[in-house]
Amino acid sequence: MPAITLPDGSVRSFPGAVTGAEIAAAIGPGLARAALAMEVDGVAMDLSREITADARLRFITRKDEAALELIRHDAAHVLAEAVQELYPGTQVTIGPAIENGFYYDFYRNEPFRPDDLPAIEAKMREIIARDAKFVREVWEREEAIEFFEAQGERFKAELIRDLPAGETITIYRQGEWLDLCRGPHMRSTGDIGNGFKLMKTAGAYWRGDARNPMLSRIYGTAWRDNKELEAYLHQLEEAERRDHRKIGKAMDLFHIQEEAVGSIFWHPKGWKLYRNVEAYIRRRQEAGGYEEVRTPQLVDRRLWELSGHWEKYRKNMFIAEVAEEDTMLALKPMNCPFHVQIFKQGLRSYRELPMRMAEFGACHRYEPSGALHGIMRVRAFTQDDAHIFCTEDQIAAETVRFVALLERVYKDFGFESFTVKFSDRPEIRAGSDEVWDRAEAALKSACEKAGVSYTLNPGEGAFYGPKLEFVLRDAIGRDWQCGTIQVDFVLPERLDAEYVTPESGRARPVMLHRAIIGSFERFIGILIENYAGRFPLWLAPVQAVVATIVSDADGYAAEVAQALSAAGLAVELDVSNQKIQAKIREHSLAHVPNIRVVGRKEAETGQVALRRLGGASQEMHSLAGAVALLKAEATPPDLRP
RNA sequence: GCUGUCAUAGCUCAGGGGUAGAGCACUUCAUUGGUAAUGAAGAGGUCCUGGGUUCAAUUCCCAGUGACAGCACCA
Repeated sequence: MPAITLPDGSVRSFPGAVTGAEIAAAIGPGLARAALAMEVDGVAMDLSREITADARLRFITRKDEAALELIRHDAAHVLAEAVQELYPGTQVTIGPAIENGFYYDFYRNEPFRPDDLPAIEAKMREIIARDAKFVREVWEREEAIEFFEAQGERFKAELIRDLPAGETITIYRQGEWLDLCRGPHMRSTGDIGNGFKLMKTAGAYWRGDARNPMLSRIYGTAWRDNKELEAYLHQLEEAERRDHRKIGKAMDLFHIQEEAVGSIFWHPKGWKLYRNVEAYIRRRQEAGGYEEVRTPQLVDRRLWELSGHWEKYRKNMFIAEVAEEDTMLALKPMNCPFHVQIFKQGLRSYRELPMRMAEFGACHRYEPSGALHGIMRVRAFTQDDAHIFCTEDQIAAETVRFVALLERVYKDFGFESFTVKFSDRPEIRAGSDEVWDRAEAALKSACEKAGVSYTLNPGEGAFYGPKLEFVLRDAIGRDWQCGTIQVDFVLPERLDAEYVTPESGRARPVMLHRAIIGSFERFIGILIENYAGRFPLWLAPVQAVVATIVSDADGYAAEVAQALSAAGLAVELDVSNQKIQAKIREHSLAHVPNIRVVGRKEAETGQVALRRLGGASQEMHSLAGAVALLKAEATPPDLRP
């Protein structure tokens, strides 16, 4: 006698085992038509599943956000069926729902190419039109393995073999086709609807491991209806327009060329933007008790051997040799060992701790070619690096202090939201388990004190210690680690850093590796996308253009530009022989935040007209007023009164 | 690094076995026009690099390099 509690609190009792479909039908024909699946005590299930005991039940309809995952998962199954119908002999592997859509990985000799997608998509629509029911079956393990092996599906057979003993093995049929699957699914292929589209092909390693064979992956996007699909496709186009590589070119900020792969040529405007960011960070850090240092680029391998990098990181390091000498130098991939060298000069006292040592450190890392991405992932970059030498007792307070600084900075740059990941001990690591226990515990308690909530990123810590990662999202939806703080008990030991304790003994400092924006290159890339090139005034590389209407005003325009420039603003003067419409258009397209228009009238009255980017109207100011206004608006957030 | 796609003017791109085009940008001339494109003329290319096929290759084939997408990587 199962009693079913519905979301509105009402309870319905049934004489015996009852399926979701039957319950929906009992409630009403409308619901029976709309219900795609159900949640029983919070677990999503097929409508055809029987409920035998009391349960809380919620139906999932198309209106429900939860329908998206079902549609995407079902679409993946239909994709696999379509592919096997069109390309017999292709082996299936796995095909999950993902953010915005789904994919399926196939194994075949010839990988799929973009040209293959239209035919596959057409076949999918055919299968959906067939509206075949999804039928769930429970199979015996051996039976399932034998079946898939007989079909030549060795990947599926492997998957089943690796399922934990005792796990129920379920198969879902749709018409003639079937797949190993945990479910749940909707009622039939027709429930998928038309709001989907195959997007791209790609290679992907079997089980995500580069030592395994490469599979051919097909990505699709799927939504509840065509309108949602169109909206998503439109959003993708919009995101593409914000791409920092496009804007960087259009605004003449930087370029990269073949002879220096992974390194940036910063153009005047891009470098101005860079320096604006740098100056701001420098001021924030100085105010936050950091002292800035500068350390060498090229250092003898002996130091890297001591630090452990030579052993663990060598394949990512650029090496330099000189014919005259029998030495091998390496370009630094990071700054930490060098800061320890500074710490070690002289005898340090506990009184000096915490010592916060900052460097805008230029680092080189040989990143795999496929990893490079615009200015976001490069081989030569500059970190806003700092190392805090402190006692174990100071870890929590320093972490709290750092998180506060980071939040302040992100807010000033316009990022209201970011995610935090806690990465704990990796498989390959330095230091004993006891040391790791302490480091992880210290960082966790610091998170609590700082009120930081995080998701766990197991096994992703640095080899010397656990870390917090602060992640920002770019225009295309990719996540990038920017800020980080990492607890390190290992390097001070390896490089023999110590300080004098109050008892006149010697002790090892703990090192906190930390960065707020991570690297200037990556962070500026994200800034560009976040603002779509329309930077707030304090960051904008060109803050105003003075544009003339007639050449009679050239002299006065120069005076205006001079006055703005003297007030510290980045100003350009446009006295070119063009109509004012053309000038407005040109500078608007270049995202110049302010255009000061000067004609005969202004020259006579000593005024300036201001047209703001995106605005259609103008404001009139006196010259002194105009200077004061822009100067105030261009003040970086940390310098505002 | 792996799989796939791509590489033509400064930029965005079209084209095609007989050494090449558009728009924008650039230069010059005319124009002095009041808030998102004034007009005209001109200049600009080893069609990524190296090999092969061919009477002939920028075009077809192979390799390399680089870019892009995804995967792997990101201490």
